[in-house]
Amino acid sequence: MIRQALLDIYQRLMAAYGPQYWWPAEEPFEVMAGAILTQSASWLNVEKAIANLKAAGALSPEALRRLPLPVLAEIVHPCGYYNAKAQKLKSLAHWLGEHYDDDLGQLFASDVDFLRGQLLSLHGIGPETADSIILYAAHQPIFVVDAYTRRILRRIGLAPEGESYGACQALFMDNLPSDVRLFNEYHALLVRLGKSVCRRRPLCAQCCLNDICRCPVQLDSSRKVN
DNA sequence: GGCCAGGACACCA
DNA sequence: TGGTGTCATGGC
Repeated sequence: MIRQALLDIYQRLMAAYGPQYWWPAEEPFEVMAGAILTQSASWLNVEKAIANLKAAGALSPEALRRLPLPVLAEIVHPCGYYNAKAQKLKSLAHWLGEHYDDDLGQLFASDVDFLRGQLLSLHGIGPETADSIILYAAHQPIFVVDAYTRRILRRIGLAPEGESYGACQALFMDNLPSDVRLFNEYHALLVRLGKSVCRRRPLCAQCCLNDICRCPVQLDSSRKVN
């Protein structure tokens, strides 16, 4: 029932938008840094910050450790919350060096639950950031839930009670095959659709999910900041 | 000039 | 345990 609905939605999104080929990064550590930098920021601004990191030769744990915090903050300035994000990148870089000798292969070879626990123990890495790293950098099967996912689930009447991160994640993981490629494209497609879904209106007439949109609510409560 | 964007955390009741 | 404030830039 739910499984069929989720697969139907996936097929509609894929037919409408095609494969998204996420994550837009050249190597795993870039995914990790990008996952932190994109927290509550537009990807356009994140791209600028990542370009700055590349230009400064700072897109590696070792380089980040050497960089003075104020300099790093200036480099990631375009994507907002620059002081907080600079500190988060520093914490990640130091942790990778101390515990894994900067060997991402060793980190990513861990069992999913252990890996998730490790990532969540770090300052600045919450559920969505950890799961983005696990799926898009470690290539292990876990479903990423973000504000877009919750908003779309609400529109089509599939949002679990309370819309907690875990409940939304379980909705997908309990009803879909545990497949990295499927989880990868599904989340990317939800983001692709979400970018065109207004917070204040139901799905528009052109939306590929319009015929199953059940949401009478005009206002979105998923966003808490500002 | 206000709204919004691929969150996380500290603090408080 | 849940609600609220803070962190902040840049495009539209």
